[in-house]
Amino acid sequence: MSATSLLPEPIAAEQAADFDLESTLPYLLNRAGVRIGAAFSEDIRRFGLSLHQWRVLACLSHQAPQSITELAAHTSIEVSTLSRMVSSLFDGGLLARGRSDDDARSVRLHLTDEGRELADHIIPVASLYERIALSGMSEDEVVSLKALLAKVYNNVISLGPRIPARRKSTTKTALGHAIVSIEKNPSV
Amino acid sequence: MSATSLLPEPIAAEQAADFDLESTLPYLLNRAGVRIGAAFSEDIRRFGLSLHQWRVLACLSHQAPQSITELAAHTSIEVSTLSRMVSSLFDGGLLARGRSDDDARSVRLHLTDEGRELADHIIPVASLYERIALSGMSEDEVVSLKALLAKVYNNVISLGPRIPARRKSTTKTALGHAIVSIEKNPSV
DNA sequence: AGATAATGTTTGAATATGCAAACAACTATT
DNA sequence: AATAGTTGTTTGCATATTCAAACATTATCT
Repeated sequence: MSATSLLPEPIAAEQAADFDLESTLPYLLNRAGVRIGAAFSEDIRRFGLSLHQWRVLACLSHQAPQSITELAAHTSIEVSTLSRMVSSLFDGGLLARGRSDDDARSVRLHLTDEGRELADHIIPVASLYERIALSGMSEDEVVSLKALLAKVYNNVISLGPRIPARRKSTTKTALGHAIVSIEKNPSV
Repeated sequence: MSATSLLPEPIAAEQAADFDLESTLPYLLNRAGVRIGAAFSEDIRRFGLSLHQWRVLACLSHQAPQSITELAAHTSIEVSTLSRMVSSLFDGGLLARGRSDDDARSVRLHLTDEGRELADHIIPVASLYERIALSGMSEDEVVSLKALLAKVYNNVISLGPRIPARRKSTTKTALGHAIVSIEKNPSV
């Protein structure tokens, strides 16, 4: 395969002219996501929770115990951010932490009764916003949308080092990986 | 319509148990969005641009001039954030600003030659990531995905005060609006 | 026109975030 | 079992983001 067809460095000005940010997938994703997030976030402010904090609680509500690293993988929140957030939720009495038996580094997190109760109050609010976001769609469309979003995620998950490894290894640019993963992806 | 079916305050614990954050739309959106964003963002760091900065350039590249408020609407970035960002892009020589003739408050922003050239370099990179994200999908699926995302956006756009109005008017909680907009939404 | 409200932008200050470095505990290799 | 490398978490610090308040300009209302 010739590199020129994939490496985008030089560019035809014509292509640039009709590039429309707003019809771009990352942008559509971001726009919808930000908007829902902002509305929901504002709504649950009355519970004293930020969107990120809510995601942590919801995540632990569904599966516990989890370590910070696991939470990072499931919520797409940075580990260092999580570390601090967990501390504040702990201080607020919403979650408890203990060390694992088999791995003394790992923190085992789970909701307290208070935390679970709060989560149970917010869950229906989250469901409401979900219904709003999906209103006017058929069941099929909803299923299809979610499936396609999952597919998008799988297509890009191998790219940039999110929850990054220590800088050491070979490939630094994502492009190499990227191109490979185009061929690689069967359907998932 | 009875309010009880919509207002979620009290909750059945059973419902809470099977609530799965990760199959939730806001979460799926966020996860996919964050991931693409992180990968792309890391890639274009070599151009010295953040994701937000890129969006501003891309947006102006597609339509100019625009005011800060317009940019906010198009990019989903906060006005105050934009104000500072525009200043730094201006300092970097990537965009120019002038005041409008008919409204001396409004700032008219457009790319400089340098800014446009930079945008033209990055556009193909953006296209590449788009292709990666959409790989393995049929044309129909892509079209459908984008249409559904647009629909989601339209469903929630009327909710929370993003680019908020001055606190003054009636409805403060989004819920009131929300419920209305469920009925209201015909299809788009 | 004069007063009051609304709109577009900027800025101060508290907070959140991301990156890199530091630790701490575990694994693998020899 | 000593060494080197990994992995899980925390923390320092620079930067980014947010909310509210301040300004400046334009609209509206009487």
